Amino acid sequence: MPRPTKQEPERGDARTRLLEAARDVIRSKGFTATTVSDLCEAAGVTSGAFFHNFKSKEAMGVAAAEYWAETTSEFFRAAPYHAHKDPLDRVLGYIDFRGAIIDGELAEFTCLVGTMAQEVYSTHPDIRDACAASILGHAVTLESDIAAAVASRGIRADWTPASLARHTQAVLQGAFILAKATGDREVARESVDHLRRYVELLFQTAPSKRKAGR
Amino acid sequence: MPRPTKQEPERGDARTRLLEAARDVIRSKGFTATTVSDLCEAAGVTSGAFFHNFKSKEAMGVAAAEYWAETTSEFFRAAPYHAHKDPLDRVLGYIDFRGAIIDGELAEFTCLVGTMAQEVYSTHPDIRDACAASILGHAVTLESDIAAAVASRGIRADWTPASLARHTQAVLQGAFILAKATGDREVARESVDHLRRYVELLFQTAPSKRKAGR
DNA sequence: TCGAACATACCAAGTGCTCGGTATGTTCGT
DNA sequence: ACGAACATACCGAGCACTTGGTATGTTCGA
Repeated sequence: MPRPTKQEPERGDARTRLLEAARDVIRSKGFTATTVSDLCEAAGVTSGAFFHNFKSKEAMGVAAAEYWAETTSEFFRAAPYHAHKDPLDRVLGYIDFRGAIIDGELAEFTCLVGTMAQEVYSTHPDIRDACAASILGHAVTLESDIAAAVASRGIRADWTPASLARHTQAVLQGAFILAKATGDREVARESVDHLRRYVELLFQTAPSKRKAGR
Repeated sequence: MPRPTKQEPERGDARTRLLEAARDVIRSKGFTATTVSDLCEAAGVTSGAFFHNFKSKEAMGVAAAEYWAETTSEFFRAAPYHAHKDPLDRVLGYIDFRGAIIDGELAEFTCLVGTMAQEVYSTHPDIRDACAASILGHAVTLESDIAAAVASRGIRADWTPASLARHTQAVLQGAFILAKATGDREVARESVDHLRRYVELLFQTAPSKRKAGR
């Protein structure tokens, strides 16, 4: 459904340029403060092109969340941490990877769908649902590695792999908020470090093997 | 609900009513989507009263963040978890308390300053700074109990009490985002449970030994 | 004690401008 | 020649904010 047009036409497609502009501008200014002409200007198109591709600003927000879900899932699928043999190493590798990509400007590493969901959860239910699908869909991709780690370590957990997967997303979203409030990336990295330590402690059955991270 | 703080005889009632309206409406619609007339209607005053008390909508946002910082700090100071003798029990009691007040409507338990900071961090630096002061000021109140718990348990931590205090706030902010995205309070409580387990694990490490590498 | 002068707190009715959205024109591949 | 993909021009609603006014103190000299 997010591919109304046939194959992949020429690049520089107005719709794609608008979605990329939305990804960048909304992460900086938020959805409501971002005007349609902001996006048209950033994409180099006119408002005619905008309303030709999206029936409303709200519909564009839904499409932007879906575009975000597609591009980020591809991004994480190609990430190197999947190569680890040990499932726990893959989980920790994911967390390390999330910490490593906290770099550059705030609007470059923060999460579009987390930002939008927070802002429009009560005013634009369609956008909220698309954001929830993106966040939870990403969390689900972590569950199998977590479950495999539980099995391989033989630990008895009073938590579910799904809830830990969602918790990782909560920590990241919260870390982004603190980074935005303070203007400091380091506080976000600190929280990711605490998250890594939490996962280490969860899977540390006997105090025997100690792994030096990062 | 938080106490209305002290009485300021010189200040009119309209200002406080507007700040309380801001607290409620902005947590639901966000700062940008909240119009001045939204707030005037909710407070039962006219726009003349609004701009008599605040020189601009942005200035009202700063005042709302400061009002939030005042009322919540009073709210938490009066909370029961401070009664515990053991500092670790106070820390865990704080986390349990945060989990317990996740109840009712989303806009009733989520954080005003976290919402605003996320939305306006780049467009309204004054609001962002007021939000950061509120969040970090609250985090600081946890540091002494955390530090006392580290001392009383005699653990050797490779993290600072300040960073753990900030991490608790990150987890809460992230939990609120997931709750807003999914419309389900339970996912927020799950993350608070994970946070509690993390703190438990941090302080239940083996009595002595455990020489930290690195 | 009184009242003129001033200050505060709020109201009601705008003002100019920006916003999301529309109506219509133009290009172009097929 | 016909529709898809845009561009151009424009609109009405709603926005933050202003203006002018009123009611209620408060001050202070005579």
